[in-house]
Amino acid sequence: MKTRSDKPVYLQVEENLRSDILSGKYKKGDYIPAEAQLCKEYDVTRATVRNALTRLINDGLITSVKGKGYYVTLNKIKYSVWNFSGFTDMVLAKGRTPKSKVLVHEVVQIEDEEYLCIKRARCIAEEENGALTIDTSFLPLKIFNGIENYDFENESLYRVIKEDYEIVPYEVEFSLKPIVGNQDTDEYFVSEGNMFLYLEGVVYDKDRNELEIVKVIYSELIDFKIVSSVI
Amino acid sequence: MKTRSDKPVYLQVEENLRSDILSGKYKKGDYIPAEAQLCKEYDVTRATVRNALTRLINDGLITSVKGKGYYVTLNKIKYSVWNFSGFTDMVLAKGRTPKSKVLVHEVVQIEDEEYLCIKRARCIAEEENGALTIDTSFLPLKIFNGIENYDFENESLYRVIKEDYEIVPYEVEFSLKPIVGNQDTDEYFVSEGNMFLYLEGVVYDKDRNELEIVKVIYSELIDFKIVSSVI
DNA sequence: AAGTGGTCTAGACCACGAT
DNA sequence: TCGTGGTCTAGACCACTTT
Repeated sequence: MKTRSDKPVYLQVEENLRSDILSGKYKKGDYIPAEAQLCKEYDVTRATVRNALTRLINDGLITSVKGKGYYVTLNKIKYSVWNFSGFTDMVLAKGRTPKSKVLVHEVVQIEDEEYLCIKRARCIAEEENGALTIDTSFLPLKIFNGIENYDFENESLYRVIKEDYEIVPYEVEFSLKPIVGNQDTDEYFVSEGNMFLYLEGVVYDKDRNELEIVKVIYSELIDFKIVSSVI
Repeated sequence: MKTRSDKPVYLQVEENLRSDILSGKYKKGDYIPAEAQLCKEYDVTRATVRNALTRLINDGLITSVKGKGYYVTLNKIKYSVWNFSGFTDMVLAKGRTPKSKVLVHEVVQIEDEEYLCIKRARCIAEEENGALTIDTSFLPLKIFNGIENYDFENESLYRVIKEDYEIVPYEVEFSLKPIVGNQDTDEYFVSEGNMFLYLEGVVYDKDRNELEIVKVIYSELIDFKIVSSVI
């Protein structure tokens, strides 16, 4: 096929399959099209297709069975505290008012790319429990040109992204781990312990462009809950 | 070369390089022989050598740099759990063998209900890294009558549920938080820190009957990942 | 017998790093 | 310029599963 894109073909195959799996076109347990079929579809050789498939295997999205094919192993998430429309919607849904305190707002350079870095302590206006999360976002200026001029003390980041830039987040990849508290948590969380849940990840658009790098520290006031299908 | 062994050549190349790295023949930071060199050495094509090298990259032993070569990193192998797929699936997807040590196997009573409680330290047969997770499951005997008579040291709990009881899990609801280590983690994890990711949840069938209560402690060798579409 | 993934050959052109 | 890994082609034979 060879589109205009300069991206390697195997990445395009991988991304298409990844989207099809995440979107639910292929559900857990389903067999995806066979190698030969994918070769025809994309007009490439087996080596190229297998490169894509191997990457999906290593990411745990599919598993191969000799003589049968590749079936989907990824569970689909139905609900998560990370509700993807952001903290603002989550709080509004509870009938409360979200409030943010901007701790950092600056343009930084990471590997020859300029990003707006925003760190915010986020809480509920009606409650005096301290912050619920401390979020740090890195937004590439080449995509969000001029975003450094917004005041995110009074603006929802996701509203700006969706409405002003008309960019739609499509897919997220996160990793979770426990961390010890730091200066920020000491200052903004009302916490008994000194151990927190830490989330780090990337938000992508439909073409798997990186839209945002996120880092979130959750206070113990948040129940980090996820509902997932296992079929 | 093609020795008597029926093992694929790429596995032999991989194992030789792995030994050379682990034995210290190639130290951290060293460049290992180039692809072309390895091709000559083993008398195989690049595709075969690259298969071996890719596996070593995925295991964290080496890193590739375009135009330079492959150098030794000796990072600890991390295993990824994606969206809470089971332990068995995760290990099998990596081409390894799951192994369990049963720590507790007893019938307990919770609120007038009898449950089989199984606690297992779970690891990978091929590795000597200690356990990766410590799982505790509570299975209601009114649904899984007689399940207390299985030996889960050698049986997959998931297989028994699906095949012998013909019960299909449909949905899982869980929450995550950080915990400090305990006697079990001290004994079964090979860990530097004393903080772990803890998952607690319930597995339901299609009619929302409780099938299983799960509690899992993840060692720091586990990378807990979440992938999801946003829409 | 037909279809599937697993392994492997023998090339090719490219972008990048060292020289 | 030359060596390196990154991508890709166009085949081959095998073992396994399904029909």
